Amino acid sequence: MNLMIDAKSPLPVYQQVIQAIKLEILSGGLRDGDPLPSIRDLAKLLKLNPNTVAKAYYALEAEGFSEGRSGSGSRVRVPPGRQDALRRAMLESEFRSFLGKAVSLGFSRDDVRQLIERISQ
Amino acid sequence: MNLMIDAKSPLPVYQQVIQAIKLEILSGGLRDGDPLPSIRDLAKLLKLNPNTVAKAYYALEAEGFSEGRSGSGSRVRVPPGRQDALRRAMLESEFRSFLGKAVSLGFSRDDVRQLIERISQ
DNA sequence: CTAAGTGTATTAAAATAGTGATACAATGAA
DNA sequence: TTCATTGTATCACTATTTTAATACACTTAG
Repeated sequence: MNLMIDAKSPLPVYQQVIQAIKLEILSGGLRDGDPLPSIRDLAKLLKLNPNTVAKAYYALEAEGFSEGRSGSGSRVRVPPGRQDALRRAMLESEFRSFLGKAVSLGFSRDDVRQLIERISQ
Repeated sequence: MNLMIDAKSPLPVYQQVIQAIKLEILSGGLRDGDPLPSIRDLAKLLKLNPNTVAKAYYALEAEGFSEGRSGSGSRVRVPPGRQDALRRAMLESEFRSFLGKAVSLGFSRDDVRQLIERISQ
């Protein structure tokens, strides 16, 4: 797993950890049943306090992305079908968010289409 | 001006005020020379402490979006040409951000193009 | 000029979020 | 069992954010 933590980001560190792991799950890098690094190991790797990592793991578990057991460790818990559905849903959600901002800025659908043409080549 | 403040948002209130006004400027709703509401009026309208609004105004001025004078009030200060440039730059920045997320999720350019086709009609 | 309204500045207090230190309980390998 | 490792829980500390109460100097309408 390749996590990047930006201490200067306005986004809290523990949320960056959540996002990074969630992204790893959604993109297929982590699959159902795969073990997550132990809280202390990951904390040492990222030079964070174990509590910060624990907070992220707790949130992931609350969202149904993982399962932790004392003594045993934490494992990814995502029904195989759900991963792809979530992945597509997130892409669509992100695009709609972008579209909303574009509209707020006063751009038309055609303006957006034109930008996309120009950029994504 | 139509400002929406979400007290439950993780984004600090004063930053929401900054964003909202900045967006109003970039979208053309507020133009060079237009007066901003007085700090006390806007605070009363949004049910915030005047200091919170003042903090936002201070930041806007520091970024060069406005100019405040004691006794006279605050006015939008954006060179006419710059507004459109900023507006386009922000749209492009937002799109690149979206594109980056899509790639992180493992989607190809074609996947993205397909989604855009489907949604933006 | 007077007075109301303006932005600015200072200081303090409270609440919340984030991080850190430590102890506890469960698991599993030796 | 023994012991190292695991997730969990609790408490405290720090920084940030927000609110609050004033005070000050400037502008402008009357």
